[in-house]
Amino acid sequence: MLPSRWRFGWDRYTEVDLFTDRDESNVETLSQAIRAAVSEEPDADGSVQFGSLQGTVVGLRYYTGVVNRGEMVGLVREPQNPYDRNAVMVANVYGNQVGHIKKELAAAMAYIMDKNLAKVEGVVHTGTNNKFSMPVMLSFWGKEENKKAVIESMARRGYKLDMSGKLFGANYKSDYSQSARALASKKGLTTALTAEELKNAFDNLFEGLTESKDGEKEAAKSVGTPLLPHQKQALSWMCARENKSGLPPFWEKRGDLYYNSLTCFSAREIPERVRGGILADDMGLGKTLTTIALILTNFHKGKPLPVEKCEEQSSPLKAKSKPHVASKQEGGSSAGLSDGAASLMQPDLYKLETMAANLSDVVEEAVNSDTAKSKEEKKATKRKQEAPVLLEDLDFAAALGGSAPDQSAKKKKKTAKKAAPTPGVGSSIPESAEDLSARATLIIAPLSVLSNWLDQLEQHVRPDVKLNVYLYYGSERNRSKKFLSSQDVVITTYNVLSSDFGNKSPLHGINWLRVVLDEGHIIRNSNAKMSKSVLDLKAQRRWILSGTPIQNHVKDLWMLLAFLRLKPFDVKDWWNRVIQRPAIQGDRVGLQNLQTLVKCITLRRTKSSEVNGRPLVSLPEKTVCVEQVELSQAEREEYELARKEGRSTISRYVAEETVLRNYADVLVILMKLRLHCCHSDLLAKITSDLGASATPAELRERLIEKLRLVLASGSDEECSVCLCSVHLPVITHCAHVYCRPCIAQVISTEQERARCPLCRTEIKTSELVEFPQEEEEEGKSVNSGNWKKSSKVQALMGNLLRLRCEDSSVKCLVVSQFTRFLTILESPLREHGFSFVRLDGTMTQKRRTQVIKEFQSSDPDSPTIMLLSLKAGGVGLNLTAASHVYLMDPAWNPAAEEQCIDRCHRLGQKRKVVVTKFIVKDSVEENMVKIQRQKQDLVEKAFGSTNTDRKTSRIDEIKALLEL
DNA sequence: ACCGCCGGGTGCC
DNA sequence: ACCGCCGGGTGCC
Repeated sequence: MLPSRWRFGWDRYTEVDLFTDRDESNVETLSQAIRAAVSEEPDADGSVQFGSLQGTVVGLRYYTGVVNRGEMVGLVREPQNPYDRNAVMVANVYGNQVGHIKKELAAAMAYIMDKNLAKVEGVVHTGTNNKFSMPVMLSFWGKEENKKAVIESMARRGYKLDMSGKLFGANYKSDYSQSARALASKKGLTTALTAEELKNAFDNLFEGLTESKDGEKEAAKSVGTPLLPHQKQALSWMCARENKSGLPPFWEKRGDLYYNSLTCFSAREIPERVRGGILADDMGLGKTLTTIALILTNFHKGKPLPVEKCEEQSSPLKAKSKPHVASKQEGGSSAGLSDGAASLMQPDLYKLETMAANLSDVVEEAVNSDTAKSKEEKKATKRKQEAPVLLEDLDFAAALGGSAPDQSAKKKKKTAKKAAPTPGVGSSIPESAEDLSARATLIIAPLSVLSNWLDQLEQHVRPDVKLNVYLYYGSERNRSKKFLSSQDVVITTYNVLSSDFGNKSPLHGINWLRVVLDEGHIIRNSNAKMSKSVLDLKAQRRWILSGTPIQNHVKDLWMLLAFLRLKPFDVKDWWNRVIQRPAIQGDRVGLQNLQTLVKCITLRRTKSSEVNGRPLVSLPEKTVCVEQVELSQAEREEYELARKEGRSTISRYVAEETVLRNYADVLVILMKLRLHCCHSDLLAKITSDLGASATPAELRERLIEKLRLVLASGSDEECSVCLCSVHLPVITHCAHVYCRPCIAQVISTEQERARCPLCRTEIKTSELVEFPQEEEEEGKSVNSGNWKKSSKVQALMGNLLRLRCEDSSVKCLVVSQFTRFLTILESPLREHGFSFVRLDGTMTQKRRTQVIKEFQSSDPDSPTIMLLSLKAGGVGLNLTAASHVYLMDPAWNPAAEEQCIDRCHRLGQKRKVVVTKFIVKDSVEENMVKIQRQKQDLVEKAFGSTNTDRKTSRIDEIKALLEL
């Protein structure tokens, strides 16, 4: 059940060792192990509570993990436990073991947990009156279908699940705290949010994060480009996030202790701060420049990065020497003993915490004089061996102004480890004790923006400054750790990083000063290798740059928090329990918490944000106009024919209630109509898509490839219908090649019962695949002149010609979702002597860069038109040379259009931007536009909903589109 | 003395 | 654990 890497020694001393720091070993922290154990579980979204049960945690005196009243605890199966293979371990939020579930109950739980019938969550809310055991409220969560089995299984062993107070069950907590108010709402004392409010809450999650109390910061001299005010603010904020040691969200200081108001966990040491965050500014506001400025401005101790040719003081670059502070005394227990505190719970929290602190002192002594002394001594000895290194670091930290060094050395050491359980080998330098030898910043970016980083570095770093930048890409890349870690900046892609991962990756062996994830939302799937490889990087500071931090679901946020190591939410269980589930269920306080969390670590401004009453950036005006296109009579006839056909098909699906099953078909019908609006040539080719309902695109690709192979094989393939060499080849889904007219004949004679002449598989006209347009046209377009007009093409050409007369220097983006439409457009453009380039998803990175450079050039002979596929290149492209945008066809997702427009309507744009949307009158396109706004809403409503829900809402949409 | 009773040692899983 | 349990010491009251 548990992953094989769950490997501690079960000797109790070794176990303790887990939490002390075996510096160079492979031992993982418990919280990592927990993370690993839960990572494969389904999301908590769909689970319901089965009931709750009071249980007992025993063996408290053997472990150092402390629990406050009201604190959540984690329950982890321990099948390898030599004393009892049913063992269930109890751990606090930091992953420190607190004890075990009493064996009889553990036996009952083990069955359920191992079978994955339920997840069990614990809250310690009543305190204890002894040092050996304490009660814990357990709540069982799982899929509805397992509920009965769980309840019965527990009942068989004499445990009855309590169903009262089900909604949030064991999540409830003590009074007095902030979380108590959360509790109140969970108990229904405040209302849950309506769906509408919930939607708005998510919408606004990343809004209103603009206020930056950090003022502005000037960039280091080595930054050649003067920063705009909002960029200085961002820089100031980023520096502060990297340098300031404020408390992370939900932590507060209470007396001598640091207390997490959500999980009720408390620690004596200041919780590890997150050095970094999310810069979620809109695209075009200069996230790249700001990041470059950060790299150059904020090296160790807030000093600028020492660079060659800069006459500034040389920062203690490689200075490994650390102040040596005498070691503190050994021994003493680290048991904070808040179980004692809990039994004394009083309304006066401050007093309480003070008492707890004093109590624990007393107990430390008591423990030392305990009969278990010999064991204590063993532990102490064991620790002593490893102590010096860590103590040095810790006291060093204290010397730097960290936490007050008033605890016992042992305690400090352990907590240091807890506070910084950086995964992997040798990564356990407490982050509070800055490792001044780290120099390099690692930037990970999608391939499409790599060149952008290089350009911008070149552009913004002063020419007389030598910044060592290394592009870790390509087969010849230098894999020397020594070399890489001595760079100032190393740039690589997510793909390179993940393909290196697990394969002696040099990038994972380096202590980075900083890791920056560009377009960080890319790593939202936590199961992806890419994400895992990113999580395993060792760094002092971590940043996520993203224009769109949440794209579809709140759960996407988890990965970002895990990357930033925002404790305790880097363990998915805690995230689910404390944030995600309450938020999704519309719990008001849960949402507030989520918002607070996001607010603490995110800076986001939009183009329309204002700072001190002035707009953040002043971009040239943008006008969007819709140009209606009338279809010619012939086009209209074809369109109406297709629409009628589509309508009847979809009506049938609706009547049969099989729309969902035939969803792919439905989309194809709509696609056909949309293509009709553009150019009828697109359509003849798409018919082959209809009916390939499984994975049409894939299947099609495969068949096309097959067809190509058959024809290219040279053997003059003959059609088994006419027995002549194939003319107008098509391939069936069963992968046999015929002449289109021949097989069409077969199908039309046999009608519904048509079968492949070769293999007797059922075939349909709609399933015949032929070469896509481009391939056939390759030869054709050379001596073209015979391209067919379409109303939309003519509308575009009219615009382009008029524009060229008015001002021949204006450059345009011509955007379509259909690359084959772009191909069709090439002919008239060529015919009218336009110089154009093309950018679509099929092009190599190298070619793209080249094309963009060509287009952006101010050379009078440079191309004036770019044919752009809507999805090409993703975000980050800079096409500011263009000031006119022609959107040839409406997109399902209006945001995609916006993004595309933003490629030219962004920083650096000098002209007014004019956007023209071509919409065919009385067509599916018009309805699409009508629906676009609603559609946006639907997507957002689908935040917490299932895929089916989303599709269901789209069915309504589809009906509307076809006016059903 | 093959019991009861007393009191020290001991204690998670 | 101011418990329960175990096992050794002990043995009228």
